[in-house]
Amino acid sequence: MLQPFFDRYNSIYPLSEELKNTLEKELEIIEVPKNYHLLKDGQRDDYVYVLLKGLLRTYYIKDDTEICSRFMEEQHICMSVISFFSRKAGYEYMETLEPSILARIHYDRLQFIYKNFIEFNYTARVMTEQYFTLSEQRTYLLRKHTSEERYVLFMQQFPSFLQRVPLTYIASFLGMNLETLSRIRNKISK
Amino acid sequence: MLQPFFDRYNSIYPLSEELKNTLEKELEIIEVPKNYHLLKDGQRDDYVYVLLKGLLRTYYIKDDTEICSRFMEEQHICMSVISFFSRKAGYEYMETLEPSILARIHYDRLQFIYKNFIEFNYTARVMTEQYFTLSEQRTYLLRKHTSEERYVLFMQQFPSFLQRVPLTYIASFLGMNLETLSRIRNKISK
DNA sequence: TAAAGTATTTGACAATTGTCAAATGTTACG
DNA sequence: CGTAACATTTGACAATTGTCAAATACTTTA
Repeated sequence: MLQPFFDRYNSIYPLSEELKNTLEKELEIIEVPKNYHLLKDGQRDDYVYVLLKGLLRTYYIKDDTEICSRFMEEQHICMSVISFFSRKAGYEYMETLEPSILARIHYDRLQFIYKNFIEFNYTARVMTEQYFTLSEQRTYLLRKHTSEERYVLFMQQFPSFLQRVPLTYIASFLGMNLETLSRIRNKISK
Repeated sequence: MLQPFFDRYNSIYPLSEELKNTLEKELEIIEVPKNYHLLKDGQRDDYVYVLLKGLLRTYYIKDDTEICSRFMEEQHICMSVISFFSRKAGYEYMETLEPSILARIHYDRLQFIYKNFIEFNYTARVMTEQYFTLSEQRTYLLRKHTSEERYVLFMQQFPSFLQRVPLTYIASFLGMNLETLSRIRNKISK
């Protein structure tokens, strides 16, 4: 089940047998239903997840309204970035949008591996760079584009989410409300 | 001149003499005037910089208008994230807003160090995590907040830029136009 | 220090997007 | 198969922000 993840890992920096065994031992597989909360507002995120099957979103609440900040699909590494890296309670929720299977590792165990398998940092650095790049692409979407442009960019950059994620969530991700998105879709389809 | 940077570095993971010497040898110090472009639209960013003195911004052009995406001050590591990490030409400009002194290293030399000083990846991983966190905080600003809220958050999160950066740039960073920002400042000061 | 250049503020009006209410469409399940 | 629950669309109107033009304030330099 973890093999695709190890393959990706190995393509960045050779993964030794010993490290692979350690990761297999430390990664805990959990299976959760749809709409299950892996993290809530005010909690510190102590785990990083590999999403093996399913779909996740992160969101936060502003004026009693949910604002989606990210969608994550299979083979992706998932966490609440600010909370996990800064070791503080955050404002983000992390929730499954489909029944999901995840591998997770606790922050402390991860640090143990970083210290004892120094080459593990090479791969982690590269992966962090990749997710940082993705994050900047999401942010670019939000800046100074019209509602319609944001939706078009979203379709281009993240076509797979369009099929799996309800419109309300996409609308809040794109910084507009559901009705506006609906009108834009209507306009574009003509 | 590089000592504060090395100190910061050393506090994350011990910096060996050999690595320190290598970094000192590889880092090239450049001194540039105000409004100097380190990177332009359509170019690939081949350097990562440490800003020793001065002030930078990154921006891009949308419909003939400049949109600031980031401000960077002393001791910070500066690059065009998407271009530098993905090795592709990007859309971003990187420009000094004050006369500046920077240390820079070429992408290829950096990779050389990553491969030959494997512990260098530990520090780089942690630093990438820190900048990723900062980037997510900037993005949080942009999502579903009113113009006034965005400005207040900016004042709280990045007070030092308020003194050094012209309002036009701050306005475009916050996704509003200059006149709107001016009215908000007026309203708040009452 | 005066003049030119740049930065910020103000006003009037237009365009875009949000809000609320209701209608319609779709899905899941007893 | 019908009903409830949920998702999406549509309409009327309000609020926010943008645009353009002009006035004022601040900086730089000859």
